[in-house]
Amino acid sequence: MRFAPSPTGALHIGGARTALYNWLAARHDGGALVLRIEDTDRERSTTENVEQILDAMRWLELDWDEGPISQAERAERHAVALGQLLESGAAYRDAATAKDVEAWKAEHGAGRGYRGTPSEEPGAAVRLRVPDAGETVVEDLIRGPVAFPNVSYDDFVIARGDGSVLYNFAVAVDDAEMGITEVVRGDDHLSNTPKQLLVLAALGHQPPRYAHLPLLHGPDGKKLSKRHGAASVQELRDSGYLPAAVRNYLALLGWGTDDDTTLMSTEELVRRFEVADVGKSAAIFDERKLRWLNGRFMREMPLDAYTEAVGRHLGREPDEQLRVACEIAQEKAQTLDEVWPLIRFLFEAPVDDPKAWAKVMKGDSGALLQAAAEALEGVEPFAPAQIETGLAPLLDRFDVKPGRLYQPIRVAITGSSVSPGIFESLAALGREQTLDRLKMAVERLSIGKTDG
RNA sequence: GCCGCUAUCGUCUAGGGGACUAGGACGCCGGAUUCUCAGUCCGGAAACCGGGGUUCGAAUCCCCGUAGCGGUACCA
Repeated sequence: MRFAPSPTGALHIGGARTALYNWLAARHDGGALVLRIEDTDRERSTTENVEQILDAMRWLELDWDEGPISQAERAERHAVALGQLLESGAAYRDAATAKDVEAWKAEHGAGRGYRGTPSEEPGAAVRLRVPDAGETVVEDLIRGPVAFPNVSYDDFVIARGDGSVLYNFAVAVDDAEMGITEVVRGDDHLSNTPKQLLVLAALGHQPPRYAHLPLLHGPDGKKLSKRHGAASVQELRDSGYLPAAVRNYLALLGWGTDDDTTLMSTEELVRRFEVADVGKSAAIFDERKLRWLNGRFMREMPLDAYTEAVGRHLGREPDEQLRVACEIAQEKAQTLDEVWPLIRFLFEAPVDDPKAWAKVMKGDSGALLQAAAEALEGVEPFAPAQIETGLAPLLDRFDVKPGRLYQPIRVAITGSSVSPGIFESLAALGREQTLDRLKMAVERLSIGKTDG
């Protein structure tokens, strides 16, 4: 099998899914996966673009058995195959330009493919002879047989005037010579396939089996692009998604199990994946479901792995302090991005959120916080259960609902009205910091009172 | 224009002639969990593109239409 992206920039989600399906199929069947870079278009094929693809593959943890192979570096092999076709008469040189072809079509009707005339002119492009009669049938693993009338295809160009070959020719030659037996690629290649089949036949090669995956669209039903949010693998990474969750989600986009299983480890994906089971219709990328899936994976991670992932995402050492922070945040975050706002109070001073302050700091809040600080002073050990036991009596003493006590404490120590569980948060912060922040809040409240 | 693909809840899908008063998941709405948010649990609303056939019977098969998408480059 092969994954053969063209290096046009960051690897898109559609490309990532194609890579994943190839990888799953190869691992499922014990096949080998070749990574081939389709870089015959020199202008777009920069080393940075190639590196982006490799980077995305590595992050997704999709490995390959051969390559990366540069298609451009196989130019000699392409030249040999081209010579063979010229020799046999299956291909010929034609001086016609794009304009000439257009004119020819205007004359012969839109339903007829262009047929050229051999020319000795230097710089003439090489075209493949396409028969007028009959049809070329693609035996697609997903769609079944798809027939294309030969007459609707031009004698298409397989090599430029300078001898460099074009995509549909290079792909056919490479797939055959690399021993690719199963080509899994996007649906946008379906109508290219007859051309490749024609090249293969002219060369006397046995064609591989093809499977064309339905395309991926954005939430608006249009083809996926940058304006659809996280549309590339690197954007997914930056948004704080886990590779395993992305693999699971992407696998489900266009493929499903017959028993409604949604959450699957990569091992299970490999075990159950069949290319033939892939659906036929285009799917829309829905980030909300990815978020949910990601949250499931995040919560199921062992704490050490979780701490390491968070550390890598934040660019922090996965030390004991971060580990403690992760422990209280793990059940609440759906993405790696959501962790920091929950734990930042453990690393920095409380954030300044006037809205939160105004909302919970009223009436007897000052007295409540003062009493809380006093109660906390004697709590031993300074752990969640003991903290709760120490604070609970205040509820009766002041005759208030839990929210009236805990929300001011939360805002006092984190600055925000949203945080992990209050007892866990205080324990993680430590007695000293907790008391400091409580006292600062009491002070701030009393100053406010004098002013008002 | 021409060639081709596709069409089940808002989204991802199950379904391959009777098991369908169409199942699951995300999202949404309501309730519970008497510290926020999140999570979790429970409940709910929500779909077979339209029209013809075939058949005793069609979401499932065929045809037409419509819509969306892809291809139609000396791009990949």
